[in-house]
Amino acid sequence: MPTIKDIAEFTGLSTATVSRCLNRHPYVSREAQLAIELAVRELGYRPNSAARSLRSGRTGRVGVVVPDASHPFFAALVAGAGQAAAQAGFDLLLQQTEAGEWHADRLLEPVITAGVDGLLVASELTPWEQYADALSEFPVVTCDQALAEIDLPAVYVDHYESTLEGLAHLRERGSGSIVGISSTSAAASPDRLRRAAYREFAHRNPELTVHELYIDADTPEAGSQLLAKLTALDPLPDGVFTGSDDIAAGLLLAARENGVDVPAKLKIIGFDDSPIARVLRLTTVHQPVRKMGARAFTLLRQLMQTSRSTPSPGAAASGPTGVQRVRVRYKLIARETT
Amino acid sequence: MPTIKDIAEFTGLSTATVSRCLNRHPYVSREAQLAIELAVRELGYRPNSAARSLRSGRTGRVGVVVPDASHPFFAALVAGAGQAAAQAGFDLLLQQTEAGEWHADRLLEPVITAGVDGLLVASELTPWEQYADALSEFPVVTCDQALAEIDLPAVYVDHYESTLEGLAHLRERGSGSIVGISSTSAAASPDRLRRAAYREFAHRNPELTVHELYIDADTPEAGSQLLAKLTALDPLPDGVFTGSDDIAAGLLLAARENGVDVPAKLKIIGFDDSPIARVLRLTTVHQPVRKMGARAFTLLRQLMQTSRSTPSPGAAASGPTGVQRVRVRYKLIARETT
DNA sequence: CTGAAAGCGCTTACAG
DNA sequence: CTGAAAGCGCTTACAG
Repeated sequence: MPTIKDIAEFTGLSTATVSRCLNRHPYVSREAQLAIELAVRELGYRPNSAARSLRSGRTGRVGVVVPDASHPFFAALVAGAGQAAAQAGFDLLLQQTEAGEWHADRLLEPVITAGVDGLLVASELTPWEQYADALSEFPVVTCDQALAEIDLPAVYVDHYESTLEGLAHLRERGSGSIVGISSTSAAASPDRLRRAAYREFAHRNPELTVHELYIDADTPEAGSQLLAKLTALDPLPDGVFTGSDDIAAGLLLAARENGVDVPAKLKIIGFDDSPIARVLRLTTVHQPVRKMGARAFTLLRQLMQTSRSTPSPGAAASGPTGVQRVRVRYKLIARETT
Repeated sequence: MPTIKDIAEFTGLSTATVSRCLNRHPYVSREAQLAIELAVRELGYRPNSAARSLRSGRTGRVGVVVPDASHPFFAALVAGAGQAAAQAGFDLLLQQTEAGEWHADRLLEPVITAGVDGLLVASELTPWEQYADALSEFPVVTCDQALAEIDLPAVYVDHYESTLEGLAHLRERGSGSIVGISSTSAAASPDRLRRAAYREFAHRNPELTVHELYIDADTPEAGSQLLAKLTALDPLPDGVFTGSDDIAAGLLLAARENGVDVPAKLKIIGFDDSPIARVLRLTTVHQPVRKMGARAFTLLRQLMQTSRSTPSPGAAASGPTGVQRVRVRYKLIARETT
């Protein structure tokens, strides 16, 4: 592979000039530039990114940490972040935490060792204090984490408010006995906020019955099995906030198969507005996931830039209160299941 | 950040010994090892990946090139490859080609410049000869590409055979007028193979009517709109090979809404066996996508290893005929739409 | 088993 | 506008 030295010899210039030209510094003569461009094409030169990183201290990479890149939510998040990153000239280093055999408190170790300028984290960091060391070295942005507990820059949808809105929608459509679903694996932070919303809603609406039901998988199959549990409840529920399009889809189809009239006898709300929700005409809560990914990258880029410039003495210290949080607008979409 | 030199000073050893210890070379005394391990923990040392790459010539990274990481097929492919890569100690550099403003013949430029030891390519490389230069430098494995035309290592499902099998299944279930769908954007190579299969099937079964229909998007919405086109055909089709679960899903739901009995009056086959196919009980062709991603990485790793060792003079040159191709088994899953 | 030393390919003050 | 030179943090023959 040709190096910058080869370009220098080929053109009769010094490596310094070649480097400047390649990095679009000002003060490179037109002749030099043309000669160098020719040499680059002629020799098939490509800069060595390792050498560049070693010297400059930057990698041009950002890490994206998700539980599983094949889950529709995280897939869209990664796609959005990746597109924004590419536009800004950054590469995306993808790390999945779910399948790995990493210790729970070492989730970020591999991606940090690999070398990145910043980090986008959508995986749950619990307890997040254990990550304080690692995270103090990097610009980092969290996506969709439990915000009350984490003091880091974040891009998120308010799962507490959106759940309350979904429940209110069920009430307005006439549901009197409402069930709120959440995951048995209490880890996921949206679930914690949803549970809090279920209780608050019950508290605010004492005339309604509000049940909570736990489910062990976020899949259509689990949604189908939910129907039996629902019919065992007293009074019989007539509204369900599932927190998941997949669960809602499974439940809807099971209900239809068993002759339960949706929405007349049972109203169902999903979450995310994934393709399946559109196909089945599910009422759901839309999240602009790709946009969230892109926004998360934009915020991260901003942090990377400010962290590189030495903080001026007069500037306010970016203490725990100075953290940036971007709340993304969700939207309840009423379709045919409520 | 502490460097290897700090560890050397802290322990009183040389950087050479520290490096050997860190890289698990043999011939490091037990005492040295313990002292170094202590120092690493004490100082919070982390190797600098750029320096390591620059020196060793390896990056520990593989590039994954897909059109769009949020598409279920590519998402699963990336997830499978990422998991396999992580287990082998490699990081994944993700690049999406669809959203970028790259020139068609420069799809691989960014990821190559970023520095990788090998490449997994699922995006269409047309015309692939233009990539010959870039690809001659790297171990590369293609995923699901048009094989007849590309002379590169590959992991793929046979879209020609699987389409023929799907069409035969429609015939066996009683369809006499069959429609094969393909994309108007002729770029996607599976589509080319499917069209060839449609024609071959028509040729083999002169007693049947075989129509071809083009569709401009791989979405449920496009599938819904398909119904009108279908009913305009003469004779009225009673079997559709869609080549996509999303299209099949849209078509199925549109049919139901319009009182078309599926499967009695219209039989539908999807492709992929994505979650939506399971929920809707679609007959479809299952592809083990995650496994394909993992297998592609395994093959790539093998190529990376052999390309690093100097080929012995006696060994046969790995000419165009020596390329490895892994055909992955698909499976027709008959559910309730045929 | 260990150390001194070269060098991977770049970038960047410094001095013209 | 340009060049000579130092050095980023490692790894690896080479010589003990």
